Amino acid sequence: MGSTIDDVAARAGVSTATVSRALRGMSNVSDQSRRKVLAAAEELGYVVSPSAQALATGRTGMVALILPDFDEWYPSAVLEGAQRRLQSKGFTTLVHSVDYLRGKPHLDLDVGPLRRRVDGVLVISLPLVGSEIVSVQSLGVPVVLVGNANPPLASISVDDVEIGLIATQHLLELGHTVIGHITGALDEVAPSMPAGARLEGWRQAMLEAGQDPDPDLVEHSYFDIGGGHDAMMELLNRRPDVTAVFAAADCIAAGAIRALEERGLGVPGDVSVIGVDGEYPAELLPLTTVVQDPGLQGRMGADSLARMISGGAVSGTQWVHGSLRPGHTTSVPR
Amino acid sequence: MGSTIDDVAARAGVSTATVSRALRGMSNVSDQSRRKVLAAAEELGYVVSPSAQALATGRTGMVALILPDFDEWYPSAVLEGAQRRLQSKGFTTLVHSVDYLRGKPHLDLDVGPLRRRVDGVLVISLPLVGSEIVSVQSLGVPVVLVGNANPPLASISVDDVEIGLIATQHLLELGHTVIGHITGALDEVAPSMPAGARLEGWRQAMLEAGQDPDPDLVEHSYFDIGGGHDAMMELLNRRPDVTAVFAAADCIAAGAIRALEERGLGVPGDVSVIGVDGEYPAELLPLTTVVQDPGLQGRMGADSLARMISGGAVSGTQWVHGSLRPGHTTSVPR
DNA sequence: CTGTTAGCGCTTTCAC
DNA sequence: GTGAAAGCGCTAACAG
Repeated sequence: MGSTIDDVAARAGVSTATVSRALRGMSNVSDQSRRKVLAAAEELGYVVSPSAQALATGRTGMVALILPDFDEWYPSAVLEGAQRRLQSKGFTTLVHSVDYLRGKPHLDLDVGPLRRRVDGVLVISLPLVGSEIVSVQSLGVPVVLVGNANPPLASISVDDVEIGLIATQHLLELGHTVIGHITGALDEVAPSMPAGARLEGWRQAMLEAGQDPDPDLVEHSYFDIGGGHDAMMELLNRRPDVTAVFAAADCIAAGAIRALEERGLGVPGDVSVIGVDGEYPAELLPLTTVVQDPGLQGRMGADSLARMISGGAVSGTQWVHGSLRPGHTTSVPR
Repeated sequence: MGSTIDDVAARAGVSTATVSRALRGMSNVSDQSRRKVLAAAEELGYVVSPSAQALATGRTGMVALILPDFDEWYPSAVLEGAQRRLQSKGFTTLVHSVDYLRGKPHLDLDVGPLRRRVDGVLVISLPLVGSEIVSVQSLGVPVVLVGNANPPLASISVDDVEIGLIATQHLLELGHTVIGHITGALDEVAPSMPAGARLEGWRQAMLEAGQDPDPDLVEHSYFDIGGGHDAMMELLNRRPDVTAVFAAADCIAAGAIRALEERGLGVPGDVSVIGVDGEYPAELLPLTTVVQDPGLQGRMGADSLARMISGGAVSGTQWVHGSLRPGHTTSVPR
């Protein structure tokens, strides 16, 4: 414990340079030397000092994962996938959380603690604005985004327009025509953000089916159960004729279902509800939903980042597809 | 970007030693020098190199969080609390995941990547056995456990015996006498593990109330909805006379409720069910449960670890208390 | 193939 | 108070 490269060199009877080469598996070392070095290192329980190595090479072997919340479904699932993949590739992962508050236009993203500390950065589920992108890029290392496409940057994102299409088309195919949509809050419906893209998918599907994507059918909501509940109430007040609702997230759908029940409306008997994500186990809430795979997105992000760190070039956005998971909350209209 | 301490020294017209002292707020620096240094550093956008600093001081400013799953409720909530607290204390947090497989006796905890890299370790929700403790301690840095008490080591743990008492006493007070208990799998009921302690709480409460803690009333289950479902079915087969069930976790309780409904039994009309954790929002499942606060436990762990890193001594286990959160799944027996 | 020798950027005695 | 200089442990030319 605490032995240095000099100890190993002395014990193996070679120079430190040879130890360094042997340990890193470089080719220009004789088998005999290599064997001696490996044995000596083993006996001494030697491990290189990451600090010294980083100081000498300029590479730290660490990547930062920047994310808003660990205990929200999407970011934590992406984190899981990305962290494990990076760990298995030999990277040490370092997490950095930022406060992402509703309605607050800019997040206080302080990358100071990451400076000179990481070889790359994975930004998870954070819609960066211009100045924040500049700040992250000022670290001078490769950056990959997961969960938000942002054209010039390498990113992994689910195809949210497609998700909106899938969900809405499912309801249309069942025979619904008056299909409401509960989307995100007003500051979350930019076309580049998930909620905005899902809204666009709803609109396209309605138009393609010859239905009217009446703005009256769209309600805004926070991404949580309470928000979905309140939005559904509003929607019912304005359009009591809806027979189906496409909620932009499962938690919104859960709240909507609750509101419908409070109003004495059965799901799916009176109103069908479909969500997005696959957040809840079917045993808990048998929701019909369009599932996405956040773990996969995390792994893809990790792969892209690793490639960029080793000098490869990675092009724009890689799109991931969602797919319909049937549940018991949608049916033909009554 | 990329400026070193020498650049700052040159620009400020002082030696590197003075820059180092000034930047770290040491007292033996004249106000004038300090001002010049601070200005120069600011202008150059200078940040110390963590690697160089670590190499020179032996301290890295990083702590490792070791945990099994990010997307399970408890560990991810502890992670959230601990990470934020450590970050605000100026530590960089590094996460290290280990595979914790059901039934597998030992987890392959490889601390190699952490060696010489961290100033301390927080182990979250991982029941370490002897050899694993040795391995973690071989890192030569302070260690704090969260979620499992392990006497010689500093740890934060919820008082699970008390939780078992609270839950069972709630049912007893409602008038139930035949109270079943669904605990963890057979390899999870050691007294030092959460499930084992909660089981002990049930037993004590039953005895104190003059009821028989008949082993027939205890069923084993995996900590998930499916496990709770199957265990409840078994329990009903063996003891159709139960009027109340204390489930060792909310997910087990959710499965149990589902099983009861399948058998045509109403909750709480025919059978009362109480869980532990506070995992589900009440809007999703209005479960009566004994809540614990994992975020708090994470923050406490972070505080203890920080204290130990700065040389303080921290004694054994700090106990955290759970509390009853009333829901709509318990009532007086029919 | 292998050893020597500069650094990498910072902290820390030890003198002044 | 301040500076000079010796490391911290490793890598990367550069000779041989």
